[in-house]
Amino acid sequence: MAKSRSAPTLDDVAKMAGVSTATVSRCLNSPDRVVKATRERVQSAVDALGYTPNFAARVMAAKRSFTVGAIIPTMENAIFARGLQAFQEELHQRGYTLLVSSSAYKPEIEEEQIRTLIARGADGLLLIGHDRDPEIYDFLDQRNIPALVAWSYLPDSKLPSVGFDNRAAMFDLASHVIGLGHTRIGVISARVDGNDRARLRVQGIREAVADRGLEANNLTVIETSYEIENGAKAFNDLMNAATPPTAILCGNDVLAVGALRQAQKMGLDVPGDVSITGFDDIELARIVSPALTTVHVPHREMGHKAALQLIEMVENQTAGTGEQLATRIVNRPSLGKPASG
Amino acid sequence: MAKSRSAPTLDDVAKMAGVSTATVSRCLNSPDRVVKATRERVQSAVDALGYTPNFAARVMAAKRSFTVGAIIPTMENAIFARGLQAFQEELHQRGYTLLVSSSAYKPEIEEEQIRTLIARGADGLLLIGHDRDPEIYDFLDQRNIPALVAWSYLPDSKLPSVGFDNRAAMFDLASHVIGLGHTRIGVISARVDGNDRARLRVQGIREAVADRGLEANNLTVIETSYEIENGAKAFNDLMNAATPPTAILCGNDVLAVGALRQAQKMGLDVPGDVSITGFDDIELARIVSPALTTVHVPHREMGHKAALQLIEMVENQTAGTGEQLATRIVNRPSLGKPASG
DNA sequence: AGCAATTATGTAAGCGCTTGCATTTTGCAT
DNA sequence: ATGCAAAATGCAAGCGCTTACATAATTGCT
Repeated sequence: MAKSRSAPTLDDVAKMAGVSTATVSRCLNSPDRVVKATRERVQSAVDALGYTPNFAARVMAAKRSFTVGAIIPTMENAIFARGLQAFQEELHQRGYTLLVSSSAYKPEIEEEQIRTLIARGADGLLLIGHDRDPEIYDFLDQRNIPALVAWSYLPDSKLPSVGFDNRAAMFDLASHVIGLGHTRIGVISARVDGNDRARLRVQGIREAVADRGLEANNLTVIETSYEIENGAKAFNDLMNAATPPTAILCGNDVLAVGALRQAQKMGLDVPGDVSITGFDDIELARIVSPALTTVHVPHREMGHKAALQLIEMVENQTAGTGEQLATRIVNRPSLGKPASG
Repeated sequence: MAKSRSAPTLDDVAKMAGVSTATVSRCLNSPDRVVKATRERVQSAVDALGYTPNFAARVMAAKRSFTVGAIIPTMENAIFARGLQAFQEELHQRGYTLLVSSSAYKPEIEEEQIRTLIARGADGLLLIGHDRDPEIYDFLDQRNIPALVAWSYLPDSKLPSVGFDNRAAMFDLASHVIGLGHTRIGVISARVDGNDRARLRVQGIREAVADRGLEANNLTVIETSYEIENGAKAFNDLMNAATPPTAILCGNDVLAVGALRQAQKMGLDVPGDVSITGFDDIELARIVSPALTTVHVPHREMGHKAALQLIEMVENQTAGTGEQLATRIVNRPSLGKPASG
């Protein structure tokens, strides 16, 4: 039965086609440097043998892997899925493979993943957000690995970034909410430590509050981790205060959905009794009822542009310029005016 | 500034520590085969240099990658996320890395991914479902690559499987629905072509219908692809028939959520006017309202056990025995008795 | 103290591929 | 025909690591 043959090698192909390994290699990698007759002979040998190049050997010899790595905080919810998908598609089109891993929002895991990806020969790296140990930047620098940040645009940062202005986006949303007449604002944020997106979003809210002349004590911020249940719990805490907020701004759609669930469980009408907003505009935001007012992030555009930029950096040894993308507020029924009472 | 040094190699470490490369390699891979003093000297050299082993070189020399690949139909929705997460965690614990790619439910892409993963040195493969070109099994066989199927258990198949009985699970749910008094059943299924899970689920429904003595023409099946919008559209078609069904069984939770949305849009009460059920019990099923009656799949257990089994196959060259896991019906408000009229 | 059995380390041969350089073949103008 | 530049192919040296096998250093006994 199926004898455990091992995979055919370049050498096998070369022998069968009656050429040198160099020629076979060239047939595969730069077909135009080889005459048609030879190329066809080699091709049939490849087909006959079912030859597939050994990736490790290729990487080693070429010092190039056509692989880029991406490290995202989590795969558990859909926040990064869309953007990453677009990133992947663009890479694939240009002949690159994407390796994804997740850091579970833990800096030390992210660092380990970066090392792993580099050891695996990644030609470039996509990272999320700017907050990380400076040593990592030194390491990247020293190893000369191109890296790009997404999901947060900052003009002057160690690494170029393709993303949006988290602070401004949330500032606009908060201003809009306050403009509707809300005066007591609750915030359910992701942990801001090591997470510039979360930190900047909260900052945007604070600035809007100040800007609109509200007292800072009209603002209550709860930090929790990214899970629906935590959004629910935080909502509960917020609403059980002596003077509960009339609008709750959530750091992302997942937390907002948790808040919404809890509101329903508590018999509160949204937006009649309390308004709730999200951030990201993932599919979930449209599916729940009432649908969530949220900040739309151009995920696909971001993924796409990040891919182009990273490839450019890899192939031409350039520094990368970064790009700021626009977000926009999406008004849906979860946000309304505060009850007049 | 930052001069583009290239990564330090085993040789650099060996020189700095004043030992041979063999010793350094041993320090890293089987520390007990090296005396403590040497080990420490090597370790400090590793630290000082910031050495990270080159993965490609290691794979090449050791003919072992401690990497396993998984090819799932889609990453776009949460269906596979949980199980894969558990799979990953278990692998990680045992020192393996997981490489994931998605086939977009296309057989030819799956085949390409299999080749890619093998070229990358995957020691083993996790595949979803049993339906695929026999040539693939020959290829795996010939290359002697251990592979395991998940999400569908079949006792006699080419590859061992860790999963559940899709037919029986759906048979039970359909029987339950019919038991409540429903006589006109609609089904929204994923495309069954090349998808044994979908096919077996529909088969389970057909068998339940026959088993309960309903005429086959009380059953209407629509096939569509896995997206919320398609679930909505199919629901619409089903309900616009002359005698619309009183219960709609969906092939998974995503389609069911689409159906639910559409019901709400059409002003239909669920389950008052029509009952809707899902399959998988992903988070979404609990979040929508009314929450979905669905079939709970032990995703984490499946991922976990699949990992253990695959590692066993890889490390001991065994064939793999497979394992059948139990599912259970989760009753939630989306399912009720048919309106008596 | 002396010898065999252990244990620690070194030597060097690959693993399968790419690529700079050398060599052969081809196409063409003379 | 002849010569020469250009195109096609071959040769062989690595890429950074692991691992038989050989050698050197220890250890435990008598």
